Amino acid sequence: MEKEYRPESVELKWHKIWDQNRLFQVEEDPGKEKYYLLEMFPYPSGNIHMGHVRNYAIGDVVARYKRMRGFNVLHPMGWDAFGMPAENAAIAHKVHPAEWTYQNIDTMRSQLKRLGFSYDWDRELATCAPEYYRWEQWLFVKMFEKGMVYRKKASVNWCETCQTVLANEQVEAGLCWRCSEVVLQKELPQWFFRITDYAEDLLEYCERLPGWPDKVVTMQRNWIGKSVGAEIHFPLENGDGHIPVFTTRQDTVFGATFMVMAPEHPLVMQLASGTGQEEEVRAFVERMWTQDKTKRTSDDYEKEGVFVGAYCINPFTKWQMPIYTANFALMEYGTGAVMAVPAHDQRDFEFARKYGLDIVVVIQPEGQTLEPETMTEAYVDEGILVRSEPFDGLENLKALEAIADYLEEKQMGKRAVNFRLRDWGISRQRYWGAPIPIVYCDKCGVVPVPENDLPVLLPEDAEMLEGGKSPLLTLESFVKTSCPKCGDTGASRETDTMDTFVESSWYFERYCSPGHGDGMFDQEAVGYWMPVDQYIGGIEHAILHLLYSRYFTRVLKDFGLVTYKEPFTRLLTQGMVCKETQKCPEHGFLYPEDVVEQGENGTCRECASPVEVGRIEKMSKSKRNVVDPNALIEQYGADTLRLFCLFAAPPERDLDWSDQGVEGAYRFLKRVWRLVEEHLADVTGVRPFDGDALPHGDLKTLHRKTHQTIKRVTNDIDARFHFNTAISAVMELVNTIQASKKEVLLSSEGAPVLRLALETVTILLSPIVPHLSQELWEALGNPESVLDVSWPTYSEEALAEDEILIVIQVNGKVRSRFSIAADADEEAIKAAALADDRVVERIADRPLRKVIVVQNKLVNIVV
RNA sequence: GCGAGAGUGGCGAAACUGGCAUACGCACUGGACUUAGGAUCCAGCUCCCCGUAAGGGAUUGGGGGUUCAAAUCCCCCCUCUCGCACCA
Repeated sequence: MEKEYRPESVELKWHKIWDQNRLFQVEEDPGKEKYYLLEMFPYPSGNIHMGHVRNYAIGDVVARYKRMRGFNVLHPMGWDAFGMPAENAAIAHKVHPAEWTYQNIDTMRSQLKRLGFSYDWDRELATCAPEYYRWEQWLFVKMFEKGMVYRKKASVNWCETCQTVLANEQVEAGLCWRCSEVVLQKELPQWFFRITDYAEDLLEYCERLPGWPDKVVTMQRNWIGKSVGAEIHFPLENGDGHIPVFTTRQDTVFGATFMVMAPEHPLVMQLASGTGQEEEVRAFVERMWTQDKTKRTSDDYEKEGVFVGAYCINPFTKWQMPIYTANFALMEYGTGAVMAVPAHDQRDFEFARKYGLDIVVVIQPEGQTLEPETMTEAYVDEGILVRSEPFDGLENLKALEAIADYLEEKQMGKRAVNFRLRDWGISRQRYWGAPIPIVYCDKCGVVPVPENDLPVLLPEDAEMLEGGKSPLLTLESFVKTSCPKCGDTGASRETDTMDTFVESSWYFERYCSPGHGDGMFDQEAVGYWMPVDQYIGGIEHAILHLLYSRYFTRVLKDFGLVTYKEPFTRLLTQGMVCKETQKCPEHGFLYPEDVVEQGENGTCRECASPVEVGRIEKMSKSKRNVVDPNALIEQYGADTLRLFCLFAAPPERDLDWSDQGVEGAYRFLKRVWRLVEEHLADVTGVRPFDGDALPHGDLKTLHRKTHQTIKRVTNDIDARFHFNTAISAVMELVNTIQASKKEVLLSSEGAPVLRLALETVTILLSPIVPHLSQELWEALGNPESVLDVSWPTYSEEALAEDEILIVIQVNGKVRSRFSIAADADEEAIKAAALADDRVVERIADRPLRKVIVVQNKLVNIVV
């Protein structure tokens, strides 16, 4: 063993040995309990960043720990390899996206290997490989046959910069989630997955995900957005059918005085034609169409609309209701038409006031009489129905039911449930994705590509076009094809590719049998490994990826391919890695090297303005506050980096980066190294303490600390995933060893206790800093890999204290403390407490009111 | 606006079921070893006040409550972060 800790040589040495012995490769073993640990796979963007390091360090601790607990652990890694950055880079650097992607994969794989993560690299996959995406195409065809996908011309979210359609989930506050450009609406034929068919089930199972953070479950529940209400039919005045309306407030239907339709509603122009309102309506609709949707739908935006020139009839009151089209009605929600009840809906109220429409109160709060003339806002709370014969006098909550019954009875409508969730639009007008396996034939129409013709290969000879327009559109060798049904040679291929979230919706199943050539996966392997026991990744995927994956799993179940509905039993969403930013008023965010003199007095190198520091933000290139893992690995080694990421904060919380903290982590590892190195000669050939009789005195204290540490670390890792406290527990043990007197440790009685303590430190740290632990383990003379050592256990006997420190409180304030034999009974403790000098002094001659004794902890004396 | 989470020393944080608040680390201060130290080791380190000292007082965003006992439970308020947001 070297005297100095030199991380690089230690780490590279063990990588080689682990690799040669194929220590991380696993197979199904029905005799062993499985544990599937999965971290969200990365997009191969170029280099591993600190967020990856944190994510995968957390995962690796759990994987290694579970393995030491005897589980058969599946811990795979792969690449979410399709996507737009590859294309954009390709355009910018004139390389093919495939080349760019595979190069990045090579770089990032070696970085992950350098960090010593225990992945079974034999299972590595990249979603851009035809042997991967062919099965996705296969499933698409199956779903097509079953009507689970459909094509529809739809108004879709369009990002001009990215030249593609975005799913609703990819629009954040009206901006593209990737480039933050304003999202426009565009009419295009699109492919959709019928995720809404599963809305109810996805929602219901939100209750059955106890291993998921509440936050994520709540977000999913809100996203699915179930509303229970009724659909009511409002007949058109001209007798030309009716307008269906969805409402959750059918109890207010007697107060519906007008109707509002979304500008996109197909009936709007139809109703307006020939009424004299046509021109005005057209102008309004067109203005809405081109208007930026965020603005139009933002909360503080003023409500506006126009009368379409037609009327419908309130089926309950028989009133004539003018029909308006207005900016606040949304085509995507409900039926795109709203019955407006101005007295009891704030939006309708504002609209009615603006356009002078009737306001009729139909719900009166108890002990109050609302008058439309004096109301300043809508009354939306509970009350009693009025002007609603035959429902007058009913509480409105009861009226909801009564009116729903009445609707169904009279066939004026029905009970209805509406979801906020939309079908998943998966068409992307980009090149670097899995082609949608569809052919369009003049005679046969839309024809799926037969199984035998799969995969539809993404052609590699495509030239990337400026502006990101898909080259597939004009690539004749791709587009021109023959119809699989009738053989007609004039057929053409679908040129859209699939949303990359489709690939990430089933990769975890593919890992179970990554080379499987006869289907999406080997069902037996999936039966053994799935579901994922622990999934770890960023909170940013709380809705998108996790909801899609839950949906996809249900589809697979309906095809009989899997037996479960929920793919991820437990979920851990780790926090972001953040760091202080430095900002110049002139030049914006600055790199640390562009700031003269760090800290409060920093100035900009360019313009010498004082630099604003202090805002801690998520590490990002644009904020110029990233820290490169590579540089740190080079300086301190992988173990230090891993240790810091785990020690600085509990996993679910954001981590504030601290260069000094990294230094501290390194210092600790050096101390551990030295500790073992210094005592190596003393414990060589000594067996770790396992005697029946416990050691005495100082040795007993150390021995107890060893067992306490095992208990704490085990609990922290296993039950709580609190690696930061696990590490501090080991630090305490190290401190205790160091503080123990040398002459005690080195007695013949002491050496085995010392050895046990040193080995315990080594083993407990091994999931966290595997290289260092492995090296120390070997130096201590243990031949086997630290990976396969069983996790240590503690004994209650060793934990037991001879004496217990009892705290004495007087009136709830700590006044004194004393030690007493651990087996002392309540009376003895009470007597000892009351006899304590300082207590006696405190109490003086005041009478005792009460004495509370908490066994093993404290005595509270109330006077 | 609705929903979720959080607020503890100079900083990251700990306190698991109500029972010694501030473990562990960072920064800082003093000392030792040293040609030197940015290496290492030892000691100190919540705040304020009174006191030479022993000791005492206050303190978990603010206010109130329950309790022998509250960072922890209940009520009101403030601040921050995240998600959704004209959802009929």
